[in-house]
Order: sequence, then structure tokens, then C-alpha cells
Amino acid sequence: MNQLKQIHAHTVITGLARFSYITSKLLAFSALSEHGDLYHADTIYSQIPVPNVFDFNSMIMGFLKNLESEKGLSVYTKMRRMGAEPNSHTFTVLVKACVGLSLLDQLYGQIIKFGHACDVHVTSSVISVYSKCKAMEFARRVFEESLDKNVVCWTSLITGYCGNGLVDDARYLFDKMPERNDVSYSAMVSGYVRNACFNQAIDLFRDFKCRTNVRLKESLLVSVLNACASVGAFEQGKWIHLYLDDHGFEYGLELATAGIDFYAKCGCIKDAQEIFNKMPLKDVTTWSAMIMGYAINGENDTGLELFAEMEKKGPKPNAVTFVGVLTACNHKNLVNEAWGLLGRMSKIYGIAPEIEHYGCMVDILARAGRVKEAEILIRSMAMEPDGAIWGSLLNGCLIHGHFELADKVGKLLIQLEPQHSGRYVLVSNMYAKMGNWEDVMRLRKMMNDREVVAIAAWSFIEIDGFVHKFVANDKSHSHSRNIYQTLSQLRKELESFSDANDSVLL
DNA sequence: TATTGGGAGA
Repeated sequence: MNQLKQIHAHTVITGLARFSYITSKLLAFSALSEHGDLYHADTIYSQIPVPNVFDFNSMIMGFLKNLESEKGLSVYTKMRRMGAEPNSHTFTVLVKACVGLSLLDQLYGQIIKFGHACDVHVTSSVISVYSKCKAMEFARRVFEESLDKNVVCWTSLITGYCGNGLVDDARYLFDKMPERNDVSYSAMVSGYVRNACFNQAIDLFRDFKCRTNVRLKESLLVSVLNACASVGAFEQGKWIHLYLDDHGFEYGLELATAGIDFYAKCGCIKDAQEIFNKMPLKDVTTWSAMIMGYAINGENDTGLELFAEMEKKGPKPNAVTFVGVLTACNHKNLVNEAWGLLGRMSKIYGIAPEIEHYGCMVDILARAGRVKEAEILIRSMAMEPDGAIWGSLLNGCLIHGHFELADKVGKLLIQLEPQHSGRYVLVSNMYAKMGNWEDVMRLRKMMNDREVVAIAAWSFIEIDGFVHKFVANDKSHSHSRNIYQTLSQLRKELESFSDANDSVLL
């Protein structure tokens, strides 16, 4: 950048600055290059008597890249005042500065006025921003009215539908689009993942794999790994890992972190660790995934040790990292350590606790039987407690037999989430435990009246690529007898283990 | 000079 400043000074002294293409190049580099300097660009820009569209566009892009949308918009205002005509590049970038619908509507009016409504770059950008404003009907209209649509425009609309929970509409479009590329597949797969349709995501990927012989793109594999992690589709995820090794992929940040998460969620913590160790570069997300991985696999000490290592020589932990560390404390009943970490988080790292952190802390306290303390913490929170937090407290009350508080929290929870069947089940179980059958019946009637249907929770396990499904009281599996025998054996072992521990504690 | 997609969270 110093060299550039010297060149700039030189052009001013020698009069070369009169040649607009030279100044424009200097301006663009300063505003947009990684090694640039936006404020130097601003100086160059202010010294140009009559900037051209290219210069205005460079400044708009620079400000937007720097997350200064208002300044970007004011460049546009100046541009219009000076009578310069915006081009399609201007609008493609500028629409991203529109935070609200009214601003976007105004800008779209300008786009039509200057005749850029059919430009594929502009259309894709506008669709994408309307979608982010949750205005799908407008996004759709812009799409329909554009006479020249390419695969990018289609993909923008598909992403928009997925982002607004309309995953079926997205799929309908996806099937209808005249041409698909790897990004459209990626968009649809990750759209399924974001909407918790993991199996559809995996099916679509398999479909894509069959149709093509080209090298699969990283982004698509990241989305699929995500889906595999969520449903425990071990064989499919493992296939991706082999594919990566066979095709000489680098262990890049997104892909490798998704891999760590996948193996950890499938219970293969050693494989997760192997990827972690192989990665040439790790960032806060990578470390967080690994810490959380240890926590959910019961290797809480290793998780806490890794966190200590991160504090010494890794990137600065963020809010998500602390969710992982608190989860590790939770599984080991480390109440005081958790309090300490929550304090460290805000005092040392300046991270204000979010509802997730309170959620972990309440869960830790409640599981440890410190339900009063948990209740006080909930009431001291700066934000409204959600159902999950009250649910943790209720759970703790039930484990430790605090029925009075459980009753109060249960009523509150049902009031807060009247359509959540799980809440009724939990509270109803509590009444049953107390022998309070009248209230059990009352709750059942309430559920009927409110048309709340209890959804059965299924478990899945994949063995040799075959998925086995289970539900409570299910005897349909061919090995059902053996499974129940093993379960009963396990229960006996757990009971004797817990009896032995109780006697140690007493 | 520009448009779509991608990693960790109770």
C-alpha cells in the first residue's frame, strides 16, 4: 500500500492523474484489494473532479465490503446528483446495502428506470435481497418478470425459498429449472439441511452423484457431511471422507470442520481427532467443533484440556466455544467450574452470555439438584427465558423430586408452548410419578381439546449401510427379542452400578 | 468491477 501511495503521489506531481484510467486503477486497487486501504481510496476519490461510473462503483463496493452500507448508498446519491448514469455493476452491488424493504423497492424503481431489470447479475442480487427481507412474493415477481434468466437467478430464488422455510417450493423450482450446476445442487442440499430434511438432502446428493462424473465441489460435500452428521448416516459420510482422500483434497477449514463434526456426532471421536490433527490451519470454529465433539462423546476432560490449550495457543474462543466447554462441564457435573467459565467468558473475553449459555448453566444446576439456584438464574437473565430453559429446570426437578417447583414450572411451560407435545408428556409423567391421576387425565383432555398430537420419537442406527429404526414399545425388528434382552441386561448393570456409587457417596 | 452455495451451538 505504501508503494501505491507513492505511485499515487507521483501521478499527481507528473500530471498523469489527468488520465482517468490510471487514477481509476489506483482507486479500485485501494478500495478493493486485500492489501488496499479504503480511506486512501476515499482520498483519491475526493480528488477526482468528475469521477466515472467505474470510480463510483469501486467506492460503493469498497464501502460494502467494509460493512459501511450507508456510505455506499451516499456514494450513489452523490453519483446521481452529479448526473452520472449507474450501470448494471452499480445495482448488482448496491442492492446489498438495502437493509429494509422500502429502500429496496426504491432502488428497484431505479433499476427499472435505467433499464437493468433484465440483467442476470442484477436480477440474482435483487432476488437474493428480497428473500433476505422475507419478501418472497416480490422475489418471485422479479424472477418472473426478468426475460433473461440464467442458472444463477434460479439458484437465488431456490435459496430464498429454502431460507424462508418453503423447502417444497424450492424443490419444485429445482426440478423445473432448465440447467443445474454444482452451486444449484449445493443450494438445494444445504436448503434441505437448514430445514431439517436431512434424508432428502442425502437422497438428492446420491442422485447428483449418479448423474455426473465431474469432481465434486467442496461446498456440496460440506452440506452433505452436515446432513450425514445430523442423521448419523455413517457410511455416506465415510464415503465422502474416502472420496476426499482419493481425490487429493486439502483439509481446508470448512470441509475439515464439517468432517470433525460428522465423526464426532457419529461417535467416532478418534477419526474426528485425526482430522483435527491433520489440519494445517485451524480457526475458532474448528476448535469449537472438536471441543463439542469431546463433550458429546463423554470425553469431558479431554474437551476441557483442549480448551485450556486453545486459551494458550489457539484462536480467541467465542460464544459457541463456550457452549461446548459448558456442555463438557454438564456431563461431568462440574458446577463450580461452569460458574467460573461463565465468569471468564464475560470478564476475560468480553462475551455477553446468550440464552444458550444460560441454557447450559441452568441444565447443569438443575441436573445437580440445585434447582433453586437455577430458578434464580433464569429470573436474573436479561432476555426472556424460552421453553428449553424451563424444560431443563423441570427435568432437574423431576430427577431430584422437587415436585412443588416442578408443578409451577410445568404449568408455565405448557402456557408458554401450548402446541409442544413433549411438554405435556413430561408434566403428565410427573403427575403420574406423584400418583396424581386426576391431573394426568386433565392434561390428556387438554391435549385433546387443543389438538396437540404427541409425536413419537424414533431412533436410527446404521449398520453396514442399512438403517434400523426404533420407536418406544416397538417389536417389529427381526432381532426384537435379543434387543429387549440386551436392554434389560444393560438396565440391571446400570442399576447395580448406580447402587454401588450411591453407597460410596453415603 | 458484478450475481447463486459451503464449517461449530442448549
